[in-house]
Amino acid sequence: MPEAIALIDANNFYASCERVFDARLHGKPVIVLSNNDGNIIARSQEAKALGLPMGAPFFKVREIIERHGVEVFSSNYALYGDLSSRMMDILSDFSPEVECYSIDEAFMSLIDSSRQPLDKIGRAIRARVKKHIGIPVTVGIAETKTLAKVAAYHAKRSEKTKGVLDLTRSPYQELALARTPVEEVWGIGPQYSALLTSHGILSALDLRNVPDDWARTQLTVVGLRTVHELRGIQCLPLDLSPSTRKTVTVSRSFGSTVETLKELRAAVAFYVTRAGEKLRRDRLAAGSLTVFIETNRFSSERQYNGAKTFQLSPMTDLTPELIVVALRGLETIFREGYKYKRAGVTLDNLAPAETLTKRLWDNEAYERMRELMKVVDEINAVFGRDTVRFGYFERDGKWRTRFGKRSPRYTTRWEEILRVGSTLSAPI
DNA sequence: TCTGGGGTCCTAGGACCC
DNA sequence: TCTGGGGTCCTAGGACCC
Repeated sequence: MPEAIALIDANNFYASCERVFDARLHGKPVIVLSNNDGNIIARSQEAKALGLPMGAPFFKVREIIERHGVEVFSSNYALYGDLSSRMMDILSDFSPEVECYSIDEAFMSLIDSSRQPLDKIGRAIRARVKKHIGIPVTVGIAETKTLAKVAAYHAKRSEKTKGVLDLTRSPYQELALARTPVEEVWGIGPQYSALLTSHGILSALDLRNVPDDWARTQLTVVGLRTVHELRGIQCLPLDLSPSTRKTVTVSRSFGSTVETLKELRAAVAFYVTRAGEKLRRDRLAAGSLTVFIETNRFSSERQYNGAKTFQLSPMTDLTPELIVVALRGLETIFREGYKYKRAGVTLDNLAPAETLTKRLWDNEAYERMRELMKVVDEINAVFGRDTVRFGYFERDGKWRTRFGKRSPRYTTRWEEILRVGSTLSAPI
């Protein structure tokens, strides 16, 4: 067990990434949106100060955005992913044990020594990431991951810390816990926090002092682990070799609702294609496939959710086979007369692809198909996505995510966003 | 009036995370 | 008019077995 765990947390990561290449954005409110102009998924500090809530539907906050000249971007995951991996590279200079927890966060072990106090290491990390990547990070240091999260929470909010807070053996640890609202504790979501609040457990300190039995029955073993972690007992070790994924899901809300089976087929084939690519990239094959379609849950229209799961026997990683199954499922769940807003595909029961090299029937055809699939992937890698594609796949349709109408280069002004948006919906 | 017991596997649903 | 997407883990309950 490491002596201490540091959490390195990029501040407002997506918004900060946009700033890396556009110095003009510094000091300005910046937000990043999800697909279809849906929701706010990242905000700069200035945008938070304007009261723009995380996850807020864009259309509900347009007025504020316009009034304050907020800079609006659509997500550029390629950019964020690239900056993220560069950041992780730098972190590995400071510790042999780095867990890349998410695109903008990492846990790492730190060794305490008189020569290098922990907070000094934290400052060095912060300075180097800022200098080399241009992203500001917060560093929280403590005995466990959950406590490191608490440390980072305060490091982010207190000017005095200058972005680094070491709570190991700190006389302030208890004070920090007392000043952490229970809903801010890692692992405590909206449901648990409502439950805890109703029992008078309001802070991380209150939660730390809850009896084990009570935590176990009310919050399951997961919550009990959180309580122990708050006491400084490591229950969540660093995960240095991320295990292979267990599911692959590809789903999107449609740009506009669709009502026909034909359009849903095109959408589903598109999502299956993406799912197949993920599967083969990770050298996995799927043992089951679920296809689902949904109406718009925010609308007052009649609602319908349909889903169908098939076991895949034999397992497969071939897009054409997955498409056939998914479309068969789609036929069984499709109902006439609904306005569909979303569809998706989940691949489950994944196993390494090399375990399914031989098939009992038609093995030769299967082998040829795998070869073909490999070539298709290679061609698409070189010449661009969907250069080669399979039946039912159509590039366009009402269902396609309205995407890129705000490319980072062109949508830094509200007036521009409006114009581009109206151009898209105008009958040209 | 009585209605085994314990183990395992699977699935759906609920909680959480970013 | 416009409300994201992709994951993990745990539990309860049913099916099935001996």
